[in-house]
Amino acid sequence: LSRPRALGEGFFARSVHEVAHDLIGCTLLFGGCGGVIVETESYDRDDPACHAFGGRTPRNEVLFGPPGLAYVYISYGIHRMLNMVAESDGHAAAALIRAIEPTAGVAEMRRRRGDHGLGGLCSGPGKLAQALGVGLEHNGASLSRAPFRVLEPAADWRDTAVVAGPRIGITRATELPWRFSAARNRFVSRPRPPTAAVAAA
DNA sequence: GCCAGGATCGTCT
DNA sequence: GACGATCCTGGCG
Repeated sequence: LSRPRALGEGFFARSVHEVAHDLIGCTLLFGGCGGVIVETESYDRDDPACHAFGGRTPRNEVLFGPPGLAYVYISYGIHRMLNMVAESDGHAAAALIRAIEPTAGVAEMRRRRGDHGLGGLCSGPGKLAQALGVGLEHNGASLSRAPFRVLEPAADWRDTAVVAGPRIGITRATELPWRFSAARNRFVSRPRPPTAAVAAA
């Protein structure tokens, strides 16, 4: 039996859509907290909804850097969003982590988020960043160094079915099916519409 | 259960 | 000065 291994830079150095798809079932750890990634979205440089679409700025420069870094930014002045930079160095793209199934450090995450059951603890990008304790200070940090760890899927998540559908909370390019979620469909932010089944992770 | 509205602030025009 | 890759609450059935 082999313990799940950490994803290397090679995992992230390819199509951001493949990366976002294949992240489903992987384990994200941040310090002692984390869980299984069950929902992601991909944002590519030629995509009007991508922060890099309008060109390079101080905020989005991490997107243009090497793959395997964390891109963190503030949404609506309140919520922190955790992304994983993909594609080659210089090609701006990232996968937004939208939800995880909590498995590690649940008590600590619950303390950060207040009185919540497992279901609402990490079921949304803002929620999961708050639960993990991810902040702007982690923008540009390597996902393969502490406090981050990203592990390949454990046995019960290997080859799990993935569904794709339209992305959420954006106003442009809303028709593109670049939201991925686990077909088993627990702990995701929107249990609803996944429209199309795609190949297994 | 569904939907409307408010909170709150960094970033770019 | 406007606008979000969101979340929570409260009102209404």
